[in-house]
Amino acid sequence: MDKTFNPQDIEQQCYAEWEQNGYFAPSGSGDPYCILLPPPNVTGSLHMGHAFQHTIMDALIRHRRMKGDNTLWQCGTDHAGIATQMVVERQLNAKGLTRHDLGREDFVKKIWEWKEESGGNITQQMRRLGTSPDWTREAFTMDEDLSYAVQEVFVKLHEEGLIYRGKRLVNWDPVLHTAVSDLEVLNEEENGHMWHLRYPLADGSGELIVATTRPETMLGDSAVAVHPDDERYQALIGKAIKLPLTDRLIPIIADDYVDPEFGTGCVKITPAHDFNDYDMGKRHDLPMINILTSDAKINDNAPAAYQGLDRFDCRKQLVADLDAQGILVKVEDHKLKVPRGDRTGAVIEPYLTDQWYVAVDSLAKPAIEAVESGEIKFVPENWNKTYYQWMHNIQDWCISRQLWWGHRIPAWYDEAGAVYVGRDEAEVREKHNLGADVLLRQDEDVLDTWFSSALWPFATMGWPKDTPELATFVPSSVLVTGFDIIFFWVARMIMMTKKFTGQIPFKEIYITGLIRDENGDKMSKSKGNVLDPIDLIDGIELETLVAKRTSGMMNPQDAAKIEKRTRKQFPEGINAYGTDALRFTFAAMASTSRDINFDMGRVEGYRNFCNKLWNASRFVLMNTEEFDTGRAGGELSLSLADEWIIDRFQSTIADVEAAIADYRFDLAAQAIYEFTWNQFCDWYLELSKPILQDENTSEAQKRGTRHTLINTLEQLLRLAHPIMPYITEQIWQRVAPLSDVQDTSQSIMVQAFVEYDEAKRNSKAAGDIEWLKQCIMGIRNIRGEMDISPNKPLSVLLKNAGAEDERRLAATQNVLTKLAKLETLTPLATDEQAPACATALVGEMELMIPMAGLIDKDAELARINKAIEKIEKDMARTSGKLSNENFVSKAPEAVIAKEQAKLDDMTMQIAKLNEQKETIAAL
RNA sequence: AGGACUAUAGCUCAGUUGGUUAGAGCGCUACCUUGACAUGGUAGAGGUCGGCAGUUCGAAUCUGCCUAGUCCUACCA
Repeated sequence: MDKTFNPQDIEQQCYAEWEQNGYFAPSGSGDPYCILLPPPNVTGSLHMGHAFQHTIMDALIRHRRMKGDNTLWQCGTDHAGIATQMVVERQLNAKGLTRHDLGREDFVKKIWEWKEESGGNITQQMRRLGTSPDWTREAFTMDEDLSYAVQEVFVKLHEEGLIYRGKRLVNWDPVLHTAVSDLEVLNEEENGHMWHLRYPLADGSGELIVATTRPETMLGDSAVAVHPDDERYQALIGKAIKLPLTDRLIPIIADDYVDPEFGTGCVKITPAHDFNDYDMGKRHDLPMINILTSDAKINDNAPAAYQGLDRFDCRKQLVADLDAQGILVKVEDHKLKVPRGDRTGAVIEPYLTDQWYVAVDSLAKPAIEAVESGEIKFVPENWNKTYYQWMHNIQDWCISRQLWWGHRIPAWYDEAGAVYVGRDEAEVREKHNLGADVLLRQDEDVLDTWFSSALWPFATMGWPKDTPELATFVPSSVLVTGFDIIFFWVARMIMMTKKFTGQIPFKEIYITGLIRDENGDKMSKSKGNVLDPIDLIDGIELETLVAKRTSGMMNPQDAAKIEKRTRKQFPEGINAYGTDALRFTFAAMASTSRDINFDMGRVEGYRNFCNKLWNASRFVLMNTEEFDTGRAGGELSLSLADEWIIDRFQSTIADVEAAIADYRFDLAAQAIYEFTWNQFCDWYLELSKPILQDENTSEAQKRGTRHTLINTLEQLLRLAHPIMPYITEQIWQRVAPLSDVQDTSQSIMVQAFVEYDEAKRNSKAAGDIEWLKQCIMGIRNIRGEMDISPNKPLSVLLKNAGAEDERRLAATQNVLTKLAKLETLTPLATDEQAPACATALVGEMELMIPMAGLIDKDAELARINKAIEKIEKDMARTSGKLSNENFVSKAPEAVIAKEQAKLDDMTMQIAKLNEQKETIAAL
């Protein structure tokens, strides 16, 4: 074995073997355990959030697989309508073409080509992470099966009247020329203006002042509204306004919606371009005057002067004209929320169009109940509040998109515009008795991507066919995802799965935190703080990293800033840490918090941990490979240390299992780390050396220790495997044949997980070794503080050893002498006067190191004083408690006894320390 | 406006139903190339648990208020 662990050497080959051997597929026996991968965008690439969540899912899957469950990790990708279409469109644009130059059919063909080419990118990256989904079942939302399910759902919902078509105001992205859902619109506060306009009464008897943040919409005004109880305007209700710049007369209406306290208490109403105004327009039966084209230019309904102008150019022109005519009263700076498309960043327009909707009320009800009843559980639990809040205010879902990439809506129109919904044209004709002479054309639009991903839990299992997978893996066990898609995806899956299978889609929803950069900022291309998980695995040169971060910027002027930042943060580039270190880092960060600041220092620390495990294994193998480990039988005589490490390991198993059951991978990782480094390496390996290296120990003792070494390591590897698959596999292949594992022909990943065994606990050994550790640490402390070389053998005297101390001493004298580097260890007779010594306390026993020639009087006095001070501080608190009448009378007996014991112990320690102090001071 | 969350060592974070001497990793200081490991070892320094008040015999932990920050939802023209 190499002296250091080199992850690059093994990972990819190891993965290929797993995949070839078919280990990822469900075993077909055991309890079903299923995780649905949130399908990433097919043309996307792996980011830190994916890597984090995929690590957790893989750890869960590997854990359950080893426990013997029938595990399925259902993977696949999403066609991501808007995002994917944009990518390919941008490529065309670069060649000076638009999608319209190609036409729909060729454009869609182009996207499929692009998907074939780059669609495997993210799944290849997932393989680098060591994830173990069943690739043979990999699904794509536009696959034939899934498309069939989409169609089926659409038709059935339509038959039930739950899908309908209607002309409504939608969020319109004028760049993409499509409607988008509420969730795809981001509302950010921006600096804008408030324009105050003078609207004259038609009869010339006066005027009203209205205010607006979007003055160009006045061209579509169809009323001015005031509050019905507003005394200022009572007389004006019902009168008409002469709308400036147009020749229209619009009424003054009364409506509760108007807040009389705000502004002038008069509101201009533009039903075709504002959601609130739209509702009011419906209530008052106002005309809906659309003044925009689909790319947000002014249309023919506006005065000729403005027709064809872009909305923002129009705004400038119109404000200037109003100003010139004295209609503009004033302009104020005003902060307002501007709706922007989450993909394009374009300002979204409320726009009147025909769209398809899902009526969600009846679907939402059972979906809410599924969480309320506890059938579905959020982890951490309080995310259910977020879920309820949205579900109780849910709006009908606009599912049509004016795109070319996606599932075409299965609806046909005849020449009269009548609409027919069916699985295909033939079915439509048959169902509605439409002869061949009736011309039908299919709806041009496609469905929202989330419509198909909402079917993921059952469509990937073969629905609408009745398959064994449906019966076995619905509901799935747990969904691991981020809070940002609770509405987009999680809620919709619950609604659809309930509706079409009658089942819940998953029993638990584990909501992970969001990975941020080291300063707590969201990682984004424009900030230039994005980390690529693959770069952490393979490492990356500084220049390559700079180039990667600064290429393809939306704002090229950010590049210099990003370059500077990158060079400062990674002057040497990024080291290759390997997959296991990265995965362990993710596991260690998976606590309950919402935001996770990614700290490179931790990756390095866990890389070191991998190396530690590697080297410990090297030591174990060096001492077992050429020797008898008891695999074939033979007498095993276990040392105290052997019994102790077995006990500690059992305790670690229990901790890890409890942590995984709670999705606390941070605690699981910590338990593994602590055991491996602080118990196994720091103590057990050291304790085993005297036994293995001493000629006087018997063969049975050596065999016992070798057996414990190799088997503890073997089990530790299985315990750690779900988090660190590669290094554990690599080491296990060499370790297992020396251990008690019988069938070592296969991978560690299909071995049984380690099981906690109460019978292996041993509190006596645990107590004895803790005592031994205290003795050693006491002596090391004196060495450290007194600057005595670790190499200098010491003669130590023992005072006040009780019967238990003597028993322990007899059992451990050999290792104690070796590990504390002692020359002699001599008990002091009760009446014997000790020389001046530096002393370490272990319980009531004193370990004394004679000072002559070694220890400076003042230094030892200072050390003692420090110890006394520390104890006295705590003692004051404890004795204060015990002298408090209230405490003694009200606290539980056990607590009082504990405090009393603490006080007794501290009193004893202080007495001994004072005694020492006096002896030394008297020198 | 409503809702949720966060505040613990220089940094990144643990701390289970109130009872510990408040922990870990990184970083820091001193010493150590000892035979698994310098991606290491040994010892050590470092915190009035954001602030104030309350409940309690006892609060990092429970309650209220305040401060700072983050996020979500809905928004007034």
